Amino acid sequence: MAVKFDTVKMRATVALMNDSYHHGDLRRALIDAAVEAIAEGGPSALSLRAVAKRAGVSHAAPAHHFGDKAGLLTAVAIQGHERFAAALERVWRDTGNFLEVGIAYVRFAIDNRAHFEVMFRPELLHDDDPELLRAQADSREMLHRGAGGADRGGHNPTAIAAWSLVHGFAELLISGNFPPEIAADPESAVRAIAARVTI
Amino acid sequence: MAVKFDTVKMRATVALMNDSYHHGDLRRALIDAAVEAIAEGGPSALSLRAVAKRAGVSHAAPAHHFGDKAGLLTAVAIQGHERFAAALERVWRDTGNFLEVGIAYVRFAIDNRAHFEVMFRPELLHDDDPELLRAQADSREMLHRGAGGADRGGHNPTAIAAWSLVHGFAELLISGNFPPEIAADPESAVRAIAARVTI
DNA sequence: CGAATAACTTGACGTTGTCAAGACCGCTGC
DNA sequence: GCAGCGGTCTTGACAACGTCAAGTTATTCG
Repeated sequence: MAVKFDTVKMRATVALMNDSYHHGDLRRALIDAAVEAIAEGGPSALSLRAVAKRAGVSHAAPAHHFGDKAGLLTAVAIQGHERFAAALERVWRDTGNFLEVGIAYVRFAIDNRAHFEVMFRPELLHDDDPELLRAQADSREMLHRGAGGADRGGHNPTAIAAWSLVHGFAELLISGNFPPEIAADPESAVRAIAARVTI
Repeated sequence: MAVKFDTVKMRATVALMNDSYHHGDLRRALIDAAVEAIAEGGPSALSLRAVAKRAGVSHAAPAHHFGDKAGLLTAVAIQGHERFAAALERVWRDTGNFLEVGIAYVRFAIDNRAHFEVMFRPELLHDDDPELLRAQADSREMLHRGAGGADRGGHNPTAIAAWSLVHGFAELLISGNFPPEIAADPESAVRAIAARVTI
């Protein structure tokens, strides 16, 4: 079932209504189930009905919470961007090293593959969702901060180069387009290729 | 299965059997229709029945030629890799310039967006299809040839760096993740960021 | 000319996303 | 302490989808 609760309030509520008609934290449980399903078969293999079954609710419950399939994927993308921004910020604050931020980018794609596979696919999402736009803006700001200072509206060539490099590596890696030697130790591969980029 | 129609004989046959019960060149027509459909809504929005309707045949005709949906997408990916390899090879032979090959990579993604969106998504394809594997190997050989000599099994760091850079740029560009200034003139953006990479 | 074969259609089945309607439950206000 | 209200979830239905089996039509070859 894999239900998660990170607020005290929710924890109390759930404790009371567990196994009742009202699930109490269905929204979160559905997102978790969706992430699991995507991790297994990619976003295109996601089925609302399978997600519902995984969460132990009726087939139409997901649509009630998210409107439609794109709404559920949007929720996953938002969560992804939030965690992504947090992960990059943490590394940037801890190391101040822009190469380490790039490595964190790739590591995030590996460790949160399901989220990553959805975050940059606007055609699967409600790409005008205000919460999504905010989360995207946050994660992008972290990116540019980690990739060389003033962003000038976000088209600083160095930042674009670094973003492209690290994003391309991540995409090619998780889609299985790299030879096994690289897939076996992606981090040192990133370090090797990042050395090719002048700051 | 896997019938090809690029021989003169077939072409003549087609001229004769146009508008008959046997379409004559249905396979090609279905691939074209699929490419159009993907260009409009992405691979996930592709429907075999819509492709059939577009080609003016019955709903089950695509499955007859390609087995299933993944088979049709595999055919598109194969065609994509073939054209891709040809485009890169042409540029490499004409200019001998490895930067120009990178630019051709991005230009291909823009001009053949539907093909590109399918070529690097194994989960949508029959990724063990021998013809696909051959086409992939061809296009990858062209890539490494354009990106710095001996490939040593394909994990030459410089080649991986160049591939990642240019692939990431292409992906972020066609998925609409770049600001409009860059989307407006991608080629000069690529030239700007490629200058950041040491050969 | 007829039989075999390939190309395509027809009809059906289970599954999917989505919608409307209803059932259930905790909460508020009296 | 209870009536009803609003939100949560279920039920049932529908059209569209991928896939399969069987049938129909054209072509090729003996």
